[in-house]
Amino acid sequence: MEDKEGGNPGAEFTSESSWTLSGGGPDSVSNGVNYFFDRESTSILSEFGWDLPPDHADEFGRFAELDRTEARPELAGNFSGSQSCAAADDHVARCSVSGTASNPGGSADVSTSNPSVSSSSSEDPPEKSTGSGGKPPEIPSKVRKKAPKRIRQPRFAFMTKSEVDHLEDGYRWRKYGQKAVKNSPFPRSYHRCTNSKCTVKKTVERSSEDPSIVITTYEGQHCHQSLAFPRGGLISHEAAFAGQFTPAISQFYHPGSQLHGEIPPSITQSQSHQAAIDVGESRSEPKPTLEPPTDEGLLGDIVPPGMRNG
DNA sequence: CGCATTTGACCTGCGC
DNA sequence: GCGCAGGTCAAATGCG
Repeated sequence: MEDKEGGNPGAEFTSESSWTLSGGGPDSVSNGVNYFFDRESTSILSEFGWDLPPDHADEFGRFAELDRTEARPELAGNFSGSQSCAAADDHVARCSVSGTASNPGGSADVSTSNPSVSSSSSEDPPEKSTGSGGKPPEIPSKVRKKAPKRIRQPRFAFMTKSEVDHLEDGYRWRKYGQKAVKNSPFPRSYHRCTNSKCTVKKTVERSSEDPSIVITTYEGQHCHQSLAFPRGGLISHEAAFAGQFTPAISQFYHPGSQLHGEIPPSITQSQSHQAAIDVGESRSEPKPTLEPPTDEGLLGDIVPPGMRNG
């Protein structure tokens, strides 16, 4: 109802399995994710032409990126040993989360370095279906329908400094569960996009290390448009990352090496703010090479033209 | 009345 | 094989 169908059919993920990250610290998000966020809050969004509500601007003033170390060894080394939400330097704090790689063997990822390979994962049978998806239930009382095998889609996490748990991202979500998280006083809530055709899910939880940080993890890609666009001031850039621009993120950071090195100066130093995290890599990454960001910079990669100011 | 949230039960994968 | 933790389902409940 609220959504318009046919958002961006062009890019879609199918079955990406896993997040493989080694070196993460223990924290809320599982599956291996590394978060990096700039502690200086500026308006990267406005820089990109996003009109963010004043009150949200601060909330989203952190930028983070997460990647799979597996795909980027150089980063892995850089991340290893990091604890969740620990300040790494003047500007950047980092959080790493250890995770369970769905592919113990190792390489489910592919990403930056080998785009072509990544696609393979889509065809592979979903390795691990967390949740419900396996054998037929013989539940006496509650009748549970068993979904086929759940396909793990790419996930992206955002770390946002905010007092409110549920940040407006332009989409409508229905909460379908909540669970206490081990080693964390804060519960994790599970949400699903209200659009019946959309399979995007997201989990929201607070960092046990820093309660002021909300970790939002998106899984999947919206098959429709958000309720509002950034320039309208209603949506947060989160929406943009929420499954729509994922592949671009890693690409953007791609050059490999240290995170800092990858972030354009304009962003790295004082403008990066939000926390975007690419977790699952997207096999859909079309470009084998990373061209230096154009003047559009990050926005050009992650924000579709239609979502920009212009 | 319809939809969203709450909440306990259930399922699955993983580690020991 | 067992227990734990994460993730999901669905009935119950609340709210507009």
